[in-house]
Amino acid sequence: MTSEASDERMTTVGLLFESAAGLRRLFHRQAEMSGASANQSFDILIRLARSDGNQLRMSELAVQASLTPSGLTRAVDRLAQQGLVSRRICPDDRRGSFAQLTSSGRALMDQTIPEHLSHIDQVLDDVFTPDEEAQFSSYLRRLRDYALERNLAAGLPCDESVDPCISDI
Amino acid sequence: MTSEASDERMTTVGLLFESAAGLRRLFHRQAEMSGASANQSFDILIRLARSDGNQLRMSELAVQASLTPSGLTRAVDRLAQQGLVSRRICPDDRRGSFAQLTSSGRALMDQTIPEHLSHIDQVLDDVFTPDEEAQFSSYLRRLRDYALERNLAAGLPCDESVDPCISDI
DNA sequence: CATAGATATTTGCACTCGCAAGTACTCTCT
DNA sequence: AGAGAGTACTTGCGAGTGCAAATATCTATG
Repeated sequence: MTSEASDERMTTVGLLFESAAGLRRLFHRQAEMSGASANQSFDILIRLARSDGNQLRMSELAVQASLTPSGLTRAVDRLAQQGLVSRRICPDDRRGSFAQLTSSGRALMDQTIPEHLSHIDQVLDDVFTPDEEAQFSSYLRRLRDYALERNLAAGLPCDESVDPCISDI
Repeated sequence: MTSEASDERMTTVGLLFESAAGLRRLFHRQAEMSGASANQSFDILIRLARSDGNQLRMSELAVQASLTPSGLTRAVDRLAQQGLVSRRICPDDRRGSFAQLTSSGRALMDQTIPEHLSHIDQVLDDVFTPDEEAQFSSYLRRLRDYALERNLAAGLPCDESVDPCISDI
């Protein structure tokens, strides 16, 4: 019914989804065990912590966190309610706003990121050699860029100005 | 604050999540455009379609679809309500049940899977050479198995009988 | 065989997310 | 300047998911 080759390719895509889901669960549990709140929105906090001035435009953050604008609004609402993030209106464009880590959010990340990094180190050390890891990462980047481009192309009927320089994590 | 190496590794993990999310969105849109219902539960239907007798134990299906047992119950409920899947009590163990494709579900998949496969073909052809694809797939498999094992180990305090032969996709 | 402890699955409840519509602001063209 | 189109973000609402507790069934042990 389905050719051998297509079977393998379907499996490859399945493996991608399973890997991502598996690692997400793993990190989620680990973050839970080590103190701090283990929201899905951890991702958002990390990206803010790694940005200039600990702030990012909402739309930029939405793309990076793989959320829709609406999903991001709610997520930032929750983080703001916890006092970890605050909104700052963008002076250049009053439609837009920045999400910015509060000092309390910054403190939380200072405490949490090292733990998270050590969890990541452990996984990658266990699974890959350094060379393999670099190779794997470059494959992922290609795939990510491709998916991003195709999704943008679908959203905006014919906008050619795809920014190729979406910042990483 | 964070070392260069750790930075890259964090990026790698971020890329994994973004790739998975990006492809999921892409396939979701494509499935939507070509007729059939584009539920997230498409994944479940595919796995059933590729199993012996078009049926799978609920618990097995939950692992394969990266859902919790409770999440799977609801998902199968919905599919059953649409007439695509039915429940069959397991004769050997009356606690358990099988989810099985109905003839209508089978028909839907016969019609839908080829389209899905062609979408996958297009992505992989565009992004990878055959060799790279094989390499990438083997990396993903290692990562998936690792995450699965570690998550199981966490769930069952000290059960060593981890089945290494979880079927693919 | 009776009972305690595991296992497979299902519900109650709360939370998160996406889509479509709404609001506020900016840009363009005349 | 002013109308119209486009952009950035926010809400109403419905749908999917996980966690914890409940239910039904199996299994091991005395």
